[in-house]
Amino acid sequence: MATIKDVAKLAQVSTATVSRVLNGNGYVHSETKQRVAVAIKELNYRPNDVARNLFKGRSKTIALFVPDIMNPYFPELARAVEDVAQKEEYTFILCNTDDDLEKERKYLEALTQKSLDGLVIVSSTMISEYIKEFNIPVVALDRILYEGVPSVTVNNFEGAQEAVKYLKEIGCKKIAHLAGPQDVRNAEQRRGGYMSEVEQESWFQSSLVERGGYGIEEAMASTTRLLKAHPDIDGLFAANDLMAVGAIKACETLGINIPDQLSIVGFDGIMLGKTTSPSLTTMAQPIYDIGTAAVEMLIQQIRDPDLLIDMKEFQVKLVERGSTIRKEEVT
Amino acid sequence: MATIKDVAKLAQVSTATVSRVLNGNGYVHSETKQRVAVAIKELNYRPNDVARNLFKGRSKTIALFVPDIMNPYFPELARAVEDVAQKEEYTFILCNTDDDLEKERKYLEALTQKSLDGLVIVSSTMISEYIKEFNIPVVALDRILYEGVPSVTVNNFEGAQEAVKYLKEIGCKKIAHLAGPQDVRNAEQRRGGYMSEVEQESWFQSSLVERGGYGIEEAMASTTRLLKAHPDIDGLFAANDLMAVGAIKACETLGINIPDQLSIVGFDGIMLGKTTSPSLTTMAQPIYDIGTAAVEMLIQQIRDPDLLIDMKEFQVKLVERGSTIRKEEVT
DNA sequence: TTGTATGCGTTATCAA
DNA sequence: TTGATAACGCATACAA
Repeated sequence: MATIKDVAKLAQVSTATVSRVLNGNGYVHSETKQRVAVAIKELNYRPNDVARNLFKGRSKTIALFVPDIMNPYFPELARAVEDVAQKEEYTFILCNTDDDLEKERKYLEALTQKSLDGLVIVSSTMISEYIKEFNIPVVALDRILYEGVPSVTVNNFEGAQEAVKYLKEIGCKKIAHLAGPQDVRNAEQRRGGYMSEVEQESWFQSSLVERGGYGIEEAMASTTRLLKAHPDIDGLFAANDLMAVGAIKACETLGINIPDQLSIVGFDGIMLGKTTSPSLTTMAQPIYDIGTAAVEMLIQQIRDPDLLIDMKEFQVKLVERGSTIRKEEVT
Repeated sequence: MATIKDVAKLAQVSTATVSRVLNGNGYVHSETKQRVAVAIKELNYRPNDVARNLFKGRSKTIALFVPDIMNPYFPELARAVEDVAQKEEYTFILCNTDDDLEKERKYLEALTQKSLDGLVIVSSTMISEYIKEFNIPVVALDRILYEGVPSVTVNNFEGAQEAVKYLKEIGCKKIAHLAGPQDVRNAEQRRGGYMSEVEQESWFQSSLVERGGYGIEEAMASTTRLLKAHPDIDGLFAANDLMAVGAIKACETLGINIPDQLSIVGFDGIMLGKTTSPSLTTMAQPIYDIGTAAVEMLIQQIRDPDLLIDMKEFQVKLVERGSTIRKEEVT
């Protein structure tokens, strides 16, 4: 690989001049600029970013921490983050944390040593000490970390309310909830939204809420339990789409027809919901936009660290598909 | 951030000694080693990887090029690559190329400037000149690039044969094929496997092969066309699972019962196939293992560039699910 | 066993 | 308008 020295020699100038041409800094005679340009082309010279980064103390690199890229919510997010990074000429590092604090710490440490510029993070475990210790711009995504960290989220509470309202409106008389993990903030908010809509209802009992992990298998088991205990449930709001898909699969096994016997609404709007039978009605997040917004916010933070903390909240939107149906009015 | 100088000063030694302690090189008295260790801990010192990389001319970083992480085949692959990278203390960069040569070139250029150590690539477009120009260890994955590039693939041809044989064996009398894009090597191989099994059959016509992109929507259209032209098809082999899912959706719309009227077999073994109704019978690739093998091969190449070119081929495996059924024998 | 000095490839400061 | 040089933080060759 040619270095700046080679270019300087060939163009018969100093490395300083070459650097000036490269970065468009300072004055340089248009004629010598030409000579340098020619030399650069001639040698197919590309500046060494590592040397540049060493000098500047930054790397033009950002990372995304997700629990697991195999969870179908995250690829779209990752794609969004990568697209913006690419456009802004940042390198994009992907880290699977498995929601394991120890792993998160390790990554933070390794990346700090590489002069990571900033971090978009989806985490339920990360703690404020670490963020402070490594002193790096962070934007939290999907889940708020804690006060003082900029974040991009959705209106989980209101979205859940809307889902339940919708189920009521199409005629459901007894609506259950598959709640997500207790330690995941957004899951709790969604449960809150559900509760606020059903607590006052005469038919409500706390056993209509079944708690479990954000996964298909667990949700299948939960759904089966739920329907055994309450065979008369005619509406189900799942805390995310994966759980909703699990519910659909469980009903298939149990011989319960969806949507005729049971209407199901999910949350997230992942693609998976389009391919199930029936396809899944859901409170869809603008996942790509969320990812985009998060990186843009992060890059602003990087450019101006004194920027005030911003919290952006997107709105979820009901997408009606085959897993719900409007009941005929009893006249 | 503390530097090696700070440590040296605190431990009252030279930076060289600190470096020796850090890297376990050369001789250093156990007592001074202690002092240095204490100073390191005291200052919470972490070596600056950028400086290290500048000196060494490598970055302990690898990248993965995929067409699009939103295609459900790739997250599992990415996860595998990242896991190994993490274990081997490599940083992992993810690049979405959209199978766009220009984008691939841009990434290659940017990453070369960052002293990227190696590259795992899934591509139908990449050309040999670029790889040679940037002169970086590469392992091709899923699709062979061209001679001379180490690769990890599966037995596409034989796998496709096996899929068709299986359809015959369960009693299918007229088997169609949804072929993938012409410019994707593995799609062509799978089509070849199908052809070799059906060409001699009396019922075969070339119009039983419908070509299209590797996506759900296109496959829905193709399937509809196919079934309009040949209503008596009772077996369908799709070049990948996404297309197979498209076929299932199309049949749902057309009112064709799967598997009773039509048995469908996909290829890849992505998770999506588990959640459709019926769930998808497929020739499953050991996706995670493939990813793992590719990075391991890459890291070997990095460690020893003179290593001979290796080509690893994994075997696909039939996974029977709900989209196929054994026909009753006519006695 | 340890220290000095140099270089990795840039950029920025200061003189000229 | 240009060049010489120090500095970024580290690792190594060579001396001691």
